[in-house]
Amino acid sequence: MDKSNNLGIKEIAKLANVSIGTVDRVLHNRTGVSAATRKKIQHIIKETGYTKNILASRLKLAARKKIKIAILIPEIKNEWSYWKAPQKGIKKAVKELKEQGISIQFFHFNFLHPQSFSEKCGTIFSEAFDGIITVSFLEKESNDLLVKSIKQNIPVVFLDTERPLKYSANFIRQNSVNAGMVAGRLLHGLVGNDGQYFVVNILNEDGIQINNRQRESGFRAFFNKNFKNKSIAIHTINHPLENDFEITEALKQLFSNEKTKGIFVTNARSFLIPQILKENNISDTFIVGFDLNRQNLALLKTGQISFLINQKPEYQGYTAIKSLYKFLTENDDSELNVEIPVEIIVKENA
Amino acid sequence: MDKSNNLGIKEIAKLANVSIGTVDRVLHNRTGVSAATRKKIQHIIKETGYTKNILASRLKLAARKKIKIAILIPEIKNEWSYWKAPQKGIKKAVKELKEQGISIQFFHFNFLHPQSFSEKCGTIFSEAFDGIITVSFLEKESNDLLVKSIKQNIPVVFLDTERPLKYSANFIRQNSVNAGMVAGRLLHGLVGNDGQYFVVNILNEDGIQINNRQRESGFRAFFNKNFKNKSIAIHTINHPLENDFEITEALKQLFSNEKTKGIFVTNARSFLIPQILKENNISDTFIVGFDLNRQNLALLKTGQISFLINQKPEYQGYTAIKSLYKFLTENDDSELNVEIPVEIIVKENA
DNA sequence: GTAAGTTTCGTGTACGTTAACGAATGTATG
DNA sequence: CATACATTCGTTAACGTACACGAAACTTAC
Repeated sequence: MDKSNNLGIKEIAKLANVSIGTVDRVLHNRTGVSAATRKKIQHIIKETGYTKNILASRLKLAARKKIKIAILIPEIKNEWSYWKAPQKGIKKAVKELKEQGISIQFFHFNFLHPQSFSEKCGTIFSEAFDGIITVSFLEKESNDLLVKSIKQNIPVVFLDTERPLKYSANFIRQNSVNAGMVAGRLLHGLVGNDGQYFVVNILNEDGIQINNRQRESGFRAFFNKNFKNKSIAIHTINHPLENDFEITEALKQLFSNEKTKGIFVTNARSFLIPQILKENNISDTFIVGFDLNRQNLALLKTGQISFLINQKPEYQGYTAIKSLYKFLTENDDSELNVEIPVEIIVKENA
Repeated sequence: MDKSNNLGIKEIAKLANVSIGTVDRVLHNRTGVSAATRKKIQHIIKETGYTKNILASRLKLAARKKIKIAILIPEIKNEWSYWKAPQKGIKKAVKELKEQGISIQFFHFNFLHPQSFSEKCGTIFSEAFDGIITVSFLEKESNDLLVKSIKQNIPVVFLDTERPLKYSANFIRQNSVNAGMVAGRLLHGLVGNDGQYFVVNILNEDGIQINNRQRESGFRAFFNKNFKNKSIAIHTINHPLENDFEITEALKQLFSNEKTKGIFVTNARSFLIPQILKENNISDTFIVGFDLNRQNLALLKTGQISFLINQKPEYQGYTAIKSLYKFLTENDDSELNVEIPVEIIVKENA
């Protein structure tokens, strides 16, 4: 149990009266060692608390075989795409690990064409990657990928959002239900019990996603748990991005009273709301949204958005690579499953 | 400029028609190389964008000479001391870097006896440490340390709080003025323009510290900047920890009106306030404080504290070691100066 | 022109791990 | 008992860097 002086394979060999080659065979579970010596060496390894020197190990292995990681994420349609951020974090991590023998390859799929996901999967599995980073937006396809990866013993990390799958899987994600609850807390602080609340799902062509649903459910859960007896009204508005914001008569009535209004936008499009409110002469509103994109941040600065919740997408990508690498080199899976804290951003700490 | 294939010292040597020994001499600025070949090799190094393989470099050097880092922080008086957290982060980082050749030694000083800081400094400088992690609470002593460290060319990182010093220095800290502004934003959201605000400095034996002052000034700056014309009242209360909370007649009057009250506690002792409020029958209050200690978190859960601001002390310690190591091994100082974001904690994301 | 000194450079070994290669021993088969 | 074959193990050469050692070339002084 003496971990203070870090001894090497050489010392282990000496203690066991064998050569380093034999110790190495035991460490890597290779054949060619008698049961007796194997046991003896295993015992000594445990006793001494030996752990391999990663520097030396990687130095040796990096030249022989690079670790190949495939990244399958949604298409990046423009410079401001959300997926630029994880990509950036991934590239940063790879840069740090470059000389330690790692290489990556990006694959992209289209939300609207699930088969594009499956196709890329096929390519990935046919090319002997050592690890996969992807997302779980498409349920069936994610399950297919997971099953294949388990069969082929290839570790997978899902980014962004957690969804229940057939088998347990690794997620690096923010808890969206929790994020919704935080949003509830923040809005309620500003709006109070006498106000009116709106959950706005601004949908683009991809339709409503699992994280939108989870965020709304968390938001509602917050009020249900803490203010059940106050019967606070929460209205959901599903707004397709293509159309103009259609204020129905019913909605107009809701908006036209004197109550303070709290608006929770379940995705990154909260920056669309202030303009709409202005056009319709709706005042006394507070907005909570997601993600630190340029437009959102601008409105945070002006006070038109009160709070933003950050998912740290860049950090998610960075962590995914680092933790996969750690697992593949040290067999340490402790960081494959990470819950990103719900980071609250106001004007002053943006 | 070709950075894609990471080539080694061997390839550089071949390109320059010299041996690896000569390249090595150039890389380490050692003597024994003619000006002409030195220039030629330097040119090729620049051309190819060669960077040393840190794995191999550290593997070679770790055996020869460990990197020794001294940590000089306040005494840790009990299990719940704030300084346990940075210590924990430091130990975590050291564990990760252990086999790469690093060793640390903790030193502790007493706020009340500045000479205890100086004395430990003397010891540290006499023992040839490669780097120092400390804090800048004591102005004169911090300057003395900084001057010595510059003379002896030993890198120093200050944790927790930034203070202006004679020379520029490395800080891993939260911007306390900014944190105060965030607190202002949060409290104002809850209390509004018609409320009353209190800045409470709960002082222990160490007296008021620089970060308390900075936090208060940030808090006041927030109101001054955003609501100057509203003439919002902000009262400061300096409360020595030893005494009971003494509610003077003047204070009693301030507290006894019907206005909503916002209380900003400038350090980790916000957990003392709810009890005092209760004893004095003061209601309709909101509290914002600092640090995720056990007591604060318990009151956050019950709603008696609305927001806590986290300084991520463990992360500060972790980062300090990692960045010092990076500087000492790769000569990369880009991470020696870190601003810890002002992390906002509510019940739901604690 | 030779000895001594100086500058410039190549060679070799080590860091700890990995894995190929082959030597030694053991076992089976005729 | 000899040969073939399998099992068990030790030896050795890398990975890329760091640095000591000494060889070669060149300079200076007599």
